[in-house]
Amino acid sequence: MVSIPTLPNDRLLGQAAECLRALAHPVRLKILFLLESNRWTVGKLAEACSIRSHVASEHLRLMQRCGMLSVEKEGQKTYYQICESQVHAILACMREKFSQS
Amino acid sequence: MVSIPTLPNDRLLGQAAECLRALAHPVRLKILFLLESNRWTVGKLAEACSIRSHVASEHLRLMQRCGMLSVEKEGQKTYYQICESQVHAILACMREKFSQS
DNA sequence: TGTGAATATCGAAATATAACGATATAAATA
DNA sequence: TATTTATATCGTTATATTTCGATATTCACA
Repeated sequence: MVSIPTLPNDRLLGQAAECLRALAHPVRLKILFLLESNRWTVGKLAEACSIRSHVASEHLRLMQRCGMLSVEKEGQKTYYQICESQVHAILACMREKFSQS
Repeated sequence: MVSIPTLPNDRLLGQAAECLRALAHPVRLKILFLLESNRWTVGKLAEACSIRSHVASEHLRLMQRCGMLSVEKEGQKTYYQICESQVHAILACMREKFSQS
């Protein structure tokens, strides 16, 4: 029994590309690296990335809609966190390729 | 000695985002899955992806410029292949998330 | 040398994405 | 209840990406 690597069909390729597009932005990548070990609020992420909070909010919503982030509302604050193991794997991959030297 | 996960600097985040953008397209992903186990020519890839060969050529050039593909010219034909381990890791990741069910 | 096949490149048009200011909502608190 | 704080959404503009036809290049071979 030899395993033949199957090609994902077109619909799945489209979904996979959409997920990768959600990662493929410098600010969104930075947000994900910050979220690697902890949940963060929109405001703190915006501050850490030197962007306005409504821009952070849009980036976060985009990643949430792809299923990679989950949300916890507590009072006025909204905490985002990574909820997909593949995101961690890809961050590790990027760290490996782009480690500061 | 506790290891503190460092954040890649802005220049590296930009480079990482650029690499991910190069993956984040349905046709380019399909090309990469085809290249997973073998090198292919431009024409064969175009045929397998139902696109014109000059379009395939542009997608391939884009990925080559990011350093993920290498080229071997043999006569009239140009063979492309994956030359970066991280590409394989990301394809495995995508396969894991989007396996046909 | 001339012709065809394979690949690459170019500029223009079509499309998608990002960023912005303005505004809305919702919770905390004065 | 009025105000402030945190977050989200909307429509527009700016920018980047993708696709296309046309054309160029490079090699094989008659």
